[in-house]
Amino acid sequence: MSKFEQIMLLSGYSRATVSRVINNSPNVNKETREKILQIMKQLDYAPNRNAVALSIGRTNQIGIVIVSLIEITISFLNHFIEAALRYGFQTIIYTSQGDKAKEMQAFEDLRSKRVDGLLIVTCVNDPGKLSAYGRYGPIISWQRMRKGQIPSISMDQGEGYRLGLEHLLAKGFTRIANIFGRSGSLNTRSRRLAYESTMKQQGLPVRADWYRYEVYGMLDGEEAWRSLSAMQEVPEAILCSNDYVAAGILNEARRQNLDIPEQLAIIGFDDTELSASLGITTIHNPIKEQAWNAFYHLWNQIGGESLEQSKLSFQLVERQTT
Amino acid sequence: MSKFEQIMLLSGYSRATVSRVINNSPNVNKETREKILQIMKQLDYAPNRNAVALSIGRTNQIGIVIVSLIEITISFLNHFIEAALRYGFQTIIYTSQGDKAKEMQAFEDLRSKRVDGLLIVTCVNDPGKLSAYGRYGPIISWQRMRKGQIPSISMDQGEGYRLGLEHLLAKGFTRIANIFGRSGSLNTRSRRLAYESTMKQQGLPVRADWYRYEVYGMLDGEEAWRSLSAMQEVPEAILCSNDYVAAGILNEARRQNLDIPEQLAIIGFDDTELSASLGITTIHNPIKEQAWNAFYHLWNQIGGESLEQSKLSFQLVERQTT
DNA sequence: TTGTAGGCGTTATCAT
DNA sequence: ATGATAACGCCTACAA
Repeated sequence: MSKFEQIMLLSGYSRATVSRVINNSPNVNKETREKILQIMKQLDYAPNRNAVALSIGRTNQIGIVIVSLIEITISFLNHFIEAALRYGFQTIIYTSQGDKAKEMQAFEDLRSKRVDGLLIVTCVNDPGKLSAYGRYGPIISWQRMRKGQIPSISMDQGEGYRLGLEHLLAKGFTRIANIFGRSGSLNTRSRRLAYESTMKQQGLPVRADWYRYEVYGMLDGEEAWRSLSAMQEVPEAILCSNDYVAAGILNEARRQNLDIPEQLAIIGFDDTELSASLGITTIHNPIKEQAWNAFYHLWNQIGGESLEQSKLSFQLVERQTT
Repeated sequence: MSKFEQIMLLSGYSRATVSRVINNSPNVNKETREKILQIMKQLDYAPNRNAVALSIGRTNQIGIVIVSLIEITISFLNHFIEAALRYGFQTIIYTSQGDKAKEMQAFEDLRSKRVDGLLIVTCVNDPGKLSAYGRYGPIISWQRMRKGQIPSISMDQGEGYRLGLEHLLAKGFTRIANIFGRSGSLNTRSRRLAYESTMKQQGLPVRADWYRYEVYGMLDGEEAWRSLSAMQEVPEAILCSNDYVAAGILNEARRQNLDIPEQLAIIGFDDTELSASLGITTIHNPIKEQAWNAFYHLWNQIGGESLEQSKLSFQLVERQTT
């Protein structure tokens, strides 16, 4: 016999009344409630979540789809998990390690009602295939998606990038190198586009020979600057794909005894703690707000409520490297 | 009507037979199975995990208790999640942000059968209080625990530390600084003990004035070396709490144009990718194996099977900083 | 304020 | 190989 039934028996009340007490329903006599609560405590009772989930048709669990936990996603994840928790949702991490089949497990779990919704941080399956799962529950993506598939809360990083570029130009730097991340990504494309269109518009030369791709971390950044500084013509300013890369470049430039920013101006991206402690000028990326917006998007569809998402924008944070 | 019942109706078979097909029971006529499978596909059927969980009394979900996702725990987490997945378990992340009440949610969820077991990575509640939850399901800790409470798969880092120290002594370095992490932790204590006992044993002076505490990341490491190198007497070798710290010290020392390792020998801890790419001598910490052992521990109690855990040990990895 | 009865979607134990 | 029936633990109209 389940503890629930023991409570019924011991208290002499019905299934419904016991349930009311468990769920803090106001329609219960004060003494009745106390008596039942007393017995619950005595029996060390805790509701079985599986039974609840089955009954109400919801698990209050959200899945996070991600290739693997890596540094640049941590901050976003922490914020998302906290947002979910605030509304009573737990988060299940689905790491695919790049395996398409493993990744599908998350979507199948949406179908099987293990999770009420899904957040895609990074995914390897074809978005076209995945979007079909939208019928089983809400899905939101942080990763930018080609339009018309899965909704995304990502922002066009080209806009942020342009802020950095204009800042450099205003300071009189015109010989500018660009350090990109993943070469085929939408973000890299819009960043490159922002650079090229702005330069052309100003009648300045576009230096494609100073492009570097697949640069992600601090060590990659150091390597990138070694390569650039060894060229015949050396850039006088650099726009980076993120703060880690900027930190690496700063390290390497300091090792070469360059004056920063006189001989080399550096701009990072994201405005992480790292850039703050190193004094790197960067573009503030509202990651926390994106995480909350992502949760709101899911919540609005799960709970039917309508929490308003905040309008987001990039912002230049000027420090000592420009 | 549930899809399950629709399948019963459309196929003309009973509840039991449909269930057998779903679970690949061998006791089903081949044609029967095909007919039912056909209908299942047609209805786009997927079993409801909540119903399954309620019925079998298990969720195949494991909770991870952690203060917050941070860099030094990522690798461990990725390995643990993968191990769990290999045995059909999903992982729920409980971040407490240092809040005791939030952390309790994980333990309450063990009680409520939302999770079948719990992994503690870092926790803020009193272990004595938490260990009472052991009756609701298996709990294992990565963080070292005072004995007699919650079982832990952690290793005594003092042993690894001693390896580094002996390596330095063998190379002729005797003026050695120690950079520690959390000042009250068990690991810090055993590291300090390893240093002090070995030095005394060799008749060498213990330099407590070269101790530094609460040093966790690369920037902390840079700061630590600035502080040490500004002293009247400067150490000629350093043992670090982790590879990030070692990398920071290396950076700062290079900035001061020191010859490494002639003027300053550096040893990291953990043997992360960072130490590999920077060529830092370090102590290999078998994190992956610890993660798998942690899962095995839980699995053995959940599944009743008995997977053997591997015996683990630290190992010195000599590179260019010693 | 309390109770009755049915439902949530499976698994599992017997029979047949 | 298949079926009938109960069990899993809770929620929720609806009725009283």
